[in-house]
Amino acid sequence: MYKSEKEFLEAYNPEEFDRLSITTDILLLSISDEETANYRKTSKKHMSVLLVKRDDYPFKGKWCLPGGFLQVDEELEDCPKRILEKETNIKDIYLEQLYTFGGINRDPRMRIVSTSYMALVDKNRLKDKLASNASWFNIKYFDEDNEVVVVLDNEIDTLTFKIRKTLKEKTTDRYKFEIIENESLAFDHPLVILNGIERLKNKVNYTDVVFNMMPELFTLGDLQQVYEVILNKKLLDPAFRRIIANKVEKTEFVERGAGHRPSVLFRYKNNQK
Amino acid sequence: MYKSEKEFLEAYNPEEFDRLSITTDILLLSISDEETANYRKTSKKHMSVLLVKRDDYPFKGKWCLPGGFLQVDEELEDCPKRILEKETNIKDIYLEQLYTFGGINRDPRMRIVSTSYMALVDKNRLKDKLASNASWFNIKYFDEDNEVVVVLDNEIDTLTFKIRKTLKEKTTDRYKFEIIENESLAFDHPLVILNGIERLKNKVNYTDVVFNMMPELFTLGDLQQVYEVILNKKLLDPAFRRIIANKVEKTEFVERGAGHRPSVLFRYKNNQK
DNA sequence: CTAATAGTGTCTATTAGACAGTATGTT
DNA sequence: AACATACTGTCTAATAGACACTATTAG
Repeated sequence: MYKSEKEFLEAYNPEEFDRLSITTDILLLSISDEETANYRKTSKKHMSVLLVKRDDYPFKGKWCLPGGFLQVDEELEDCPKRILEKETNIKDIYLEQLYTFGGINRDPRMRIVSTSYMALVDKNRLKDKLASNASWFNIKYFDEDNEVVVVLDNEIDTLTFKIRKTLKEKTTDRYKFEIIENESLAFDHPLVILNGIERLKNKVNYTDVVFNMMPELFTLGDLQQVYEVILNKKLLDPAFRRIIANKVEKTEFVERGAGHRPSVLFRYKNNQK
Repeated sequence: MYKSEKEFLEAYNPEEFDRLSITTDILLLSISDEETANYRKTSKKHMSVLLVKRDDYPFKGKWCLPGGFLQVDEELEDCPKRILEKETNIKDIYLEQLYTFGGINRDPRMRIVSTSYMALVDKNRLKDKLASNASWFNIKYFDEDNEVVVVLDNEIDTLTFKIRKTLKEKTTDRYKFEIIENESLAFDHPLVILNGIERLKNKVNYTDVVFNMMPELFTLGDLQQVYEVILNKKLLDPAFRRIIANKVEKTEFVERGAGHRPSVLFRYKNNQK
């Protein structure tokens, strides 16, 4: 039909295809500290997620993950980077592709396929830099056999959603997730959140991702708590210290003034063998 | 501006956005047996991938992964399913989303974002069912520090490509892959192949995915070889048998006629504790 | 002194690695 | 008998889990 690739391309007309768009959604996760009454007790930690309030239709007034349309002249991964920078005003945030959602009616406007990304950050880096429509929500989740309930709250709003999980097939532990209750989160973002939490939970076991959520200097107690929050279980001190021993290095600094034995500050070790 | 979501949606015009399309590419992997001269020796196994020859521009005449455009009224995951069924004429193939590629110039026709999927199958299920433009290629890969060379061959054609890998950041072992040599494979498909191999290599360690590539009944020797091919290293017999012991169950059948002690046939055990 | 966390020593249990041996078919 | 793979026993090394103990601060 065509004599050459050049000829073919000149005759090629994208207008012949149906319209569809691509967006990216960003699940920015961090760790929050909850102040406790007793100054001697260590503060309780939570995972937290950054949400933005929609000031446009659709889902006007609801909360959702930061996201936006991919531009034609923009690399896919530059899209979440651009949005993340807009919301947080900092660069160099850990970013990793999560999953691409492509349900037919996920967006009421038109057919939209969305690639979600997970980003991790130390919240303290963002002090006073957040966009005005953005807010951190603490995450609490209750993972039963075939249902997960997630509660997000930012001390003003509380958002709850419930998701049913059914095993897809028997050889892996991949689940099909369905939103069965969701009043307050826009789009299919509950799925993105769950997906990201699962990913992070797995990843902490065989990588050093956690350190993307830590400040430059930290105590091993803090670090352990972060692992515990992500893994959703208590760890034994000696075991934990053995495991992270060659990921971190001692500094000359200590953290004092907490009503108990001061804690040595560590930093992430770059060239571990 | 708009009084309601309904009003907003009625005024919404998708035509205002630039055109872009979505495709899915499928990396169908399987295991091939290579006949050996000596009838007593067990046949050598390889990973193999299904490629199709392009009979249209662009990349006319080159080999590529099976793939195609997402239709507007089609769930994202139904797209690879549809294509897979077209090429193999069977359903129920293990399918898992791999990664979404969105480089600006990955396709000469227009801006195309592609979500890749990995599929696994026992090749014997496809005997005489393959589409005429499809062919299995054996995979051999050589993984150096910062370069991977992959050689694909189907006994007629041999396709070679080389990829440079550079660590993205220090906390995980995620790499940025760049194609630095590729004569014969269309699009950025070398990246999809590498991505899939990596994924599979990781996944065999903590799931039972391998069994998607096995026939109903198999010997432990065969199973071990499949693990070895995927992991690209020899395993010790007793250790291997310990690990898979509660994933499989003995059957009453044996495989005989191979010039040595017959081997018991096992099957994948469904309800392992 | 007390409450609270920091940090370590050590014993045990489980899992992974290595090697050598025995078993049993086909030609 | 010889070859080739099937399959098992057992010793050792490494890793993970559990518990109990000592250390050190602010108030």
